[in-house]
Amino acid sequence: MQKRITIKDIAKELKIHHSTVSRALRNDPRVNEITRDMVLAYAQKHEYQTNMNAVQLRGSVNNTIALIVPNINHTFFSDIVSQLSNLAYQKGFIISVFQSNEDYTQEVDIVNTIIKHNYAGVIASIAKNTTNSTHFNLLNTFGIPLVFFDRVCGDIKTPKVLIDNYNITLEATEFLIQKGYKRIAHVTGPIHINVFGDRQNGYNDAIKKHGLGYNRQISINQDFSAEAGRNCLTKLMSETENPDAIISSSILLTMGIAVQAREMSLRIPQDLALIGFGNHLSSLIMQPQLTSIYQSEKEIAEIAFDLLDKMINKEIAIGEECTKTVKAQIVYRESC
Amino acid sequence: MQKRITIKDIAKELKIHHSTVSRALRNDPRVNEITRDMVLAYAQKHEYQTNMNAVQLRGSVNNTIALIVPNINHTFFSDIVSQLSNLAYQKGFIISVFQSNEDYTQEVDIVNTIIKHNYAGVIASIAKNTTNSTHFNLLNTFGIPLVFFDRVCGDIKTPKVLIDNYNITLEATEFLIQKGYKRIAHVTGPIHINVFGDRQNGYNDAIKKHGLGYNRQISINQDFSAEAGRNCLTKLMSETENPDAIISSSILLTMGIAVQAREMSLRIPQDLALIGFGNHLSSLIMQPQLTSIYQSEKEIAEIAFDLLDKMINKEIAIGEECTKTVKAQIVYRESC
DNA sequence: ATTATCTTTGCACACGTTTGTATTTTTAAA
DNA sequence: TTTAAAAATACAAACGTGTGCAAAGATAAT
Repeated sequence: MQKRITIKDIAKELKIHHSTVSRALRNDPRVNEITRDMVLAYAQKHEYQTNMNAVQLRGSVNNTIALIVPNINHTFFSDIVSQLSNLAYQKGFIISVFQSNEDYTQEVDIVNTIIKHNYAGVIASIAKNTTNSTHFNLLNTFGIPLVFFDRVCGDIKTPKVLIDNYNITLEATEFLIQKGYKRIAHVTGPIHINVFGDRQNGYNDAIKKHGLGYNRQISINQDFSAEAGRNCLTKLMSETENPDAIISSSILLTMGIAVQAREMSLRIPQDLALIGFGNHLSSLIMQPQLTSIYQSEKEIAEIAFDLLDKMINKEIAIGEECTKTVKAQIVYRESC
Repeated sequence: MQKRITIKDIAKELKIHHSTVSRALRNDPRVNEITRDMVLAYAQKHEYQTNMNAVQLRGSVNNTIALIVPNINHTFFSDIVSQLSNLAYQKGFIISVFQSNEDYTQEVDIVNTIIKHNYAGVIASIAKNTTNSTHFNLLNTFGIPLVFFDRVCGDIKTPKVLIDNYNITLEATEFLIQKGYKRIAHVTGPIHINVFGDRQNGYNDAIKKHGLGYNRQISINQDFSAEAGRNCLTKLMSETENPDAIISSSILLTMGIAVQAREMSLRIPQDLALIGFGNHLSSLIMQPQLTSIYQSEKEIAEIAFDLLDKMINKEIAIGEECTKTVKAQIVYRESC
């Protein structure tokens, strides 16, 4: 284990001033070519690594973008992380991902860490139990660019990338109605979150519009999981009125429902139709293949990164509102 | 947008010395209670946030652990990331995840970023095209704790968490042989990576041991994907001798093979038996359900974190070799 | 040879913290 | 009161880097 060498070590060894070394390393034209090459050679040989803490303390900026997601272990988010990571790298940024674990407290800690370390910018999707947004407001206060996607804080002025959940859920519900289903249930997340609230409104409006008697929603507050999906179907089937179709908000829930349906000998789509959110290979693996609502992770990532990049370059001001909506679409398969 | 207040700002405003403010904020017993409360109140009111760059420059350590994975968008890795994130948080650390995108160049950049920012430690699994390990050696050189898991660099002395790929693949192959399959193919990754190399050896030894004539391996060098899986099966079936069973290294490959098998009207397990690596819900969704090799992500994460924690606490020295092997197990289902 | 211009290097300070040591203030003992 | 001890605060230096400014050295013009 060796001590890291600093700019001053190089200077001392080469008998020049450390400011000259600093300039040489940054290819400043003011330093003589011979001196520069000498410095560069020495630096490389001794594995000099800039101390970013010193650089940033001095005032320059970081090239790391922080990404906050509720759960990395979720196709939708990990797809977006993956896309963003590539986009950022092409532009010279490095993405650092933080997982809030759907937990408000961890989210606050993460945001504080980001502020303390002075990251270049933040792209975030909030945790399920986040209702307070003072921590995110702090980013605005301190001038750190922030872009929300998918799950957003409604009361913060900052660019947001949303998915058109209202219309697509309305459309999906109407599709089921048109197919003749009468008792459509909606399995979703906490409605104080925009994503789930919007879907609920779309669902409700479709049900009302067509005057259906059955209106049944289940909000899952815990983590989305196959287990939760199974319990959900068990519950719905134990009630006096049972659904003949389900719209489900997460791939894990949907798979749980499908597995449980098989165990209860419910045939899909004859006894139970199924529409799921999310774009996962499982939709193709399932038998019958799952009709699902597709939201382009690539498009979301591109727009979000573009907005953040513009904020970093001061083309968009901190605190400026700028909401982009991404269209979703229904991929029709066999489950209804 | 407001300027961040510093310890000196607080000192000036409260007409005391900034060193006193520093001690007050850190609850140093040497500072008067009244003064301390005054400082704390002022700091809270004005949203003081420690400048970590200054703190670290001064010499103290970071509480952020870096995690490097080839691809976040992969159940195995995202499961481990998720587990690690929880474990670390409980111990007061924050996990920051970096994705190498299976790319050596990005991996090098990430490691350099980590060194430059002086992270507390690193847990890593290497990219497919990483053969050189000087960048990881640099971590050792500079005394940054490093733990490898799953895909490791063989020539670095540092703690590693491995999965018993050799034995489990041998066992899986023998299971198929015992079931009467004669032409077993092995679809895997680049064999210079320990994970895939070990599996190949296990497979080969089983085939040899039982004197089977058919020995067919395919190494996929590109990203594992369903598409790659489909192409793989197409290729195998176009050869003069075709497999009657396949062991496949990644859930995406396996699903691709299954989808393609269906399209080619190959019945599973009658025409083609299938064993896949990985612990994914899709295994249950598939019909027939997939027999798969299960490696406990929870266990891997726990051991890896424990090792890193011990390194950070100097209980394990930098550069000490310490390899833990995690047993895998076969979960028998319907696909063979 | 003198002055002017350009090139190259050195000097000193700042960024925000922490910490050993010195200094002041307060309290207790004589 | 004076002195000793204890408590609280102030001072100063350091971490590694970048940059405006001054100084020195080299080259060109007169």
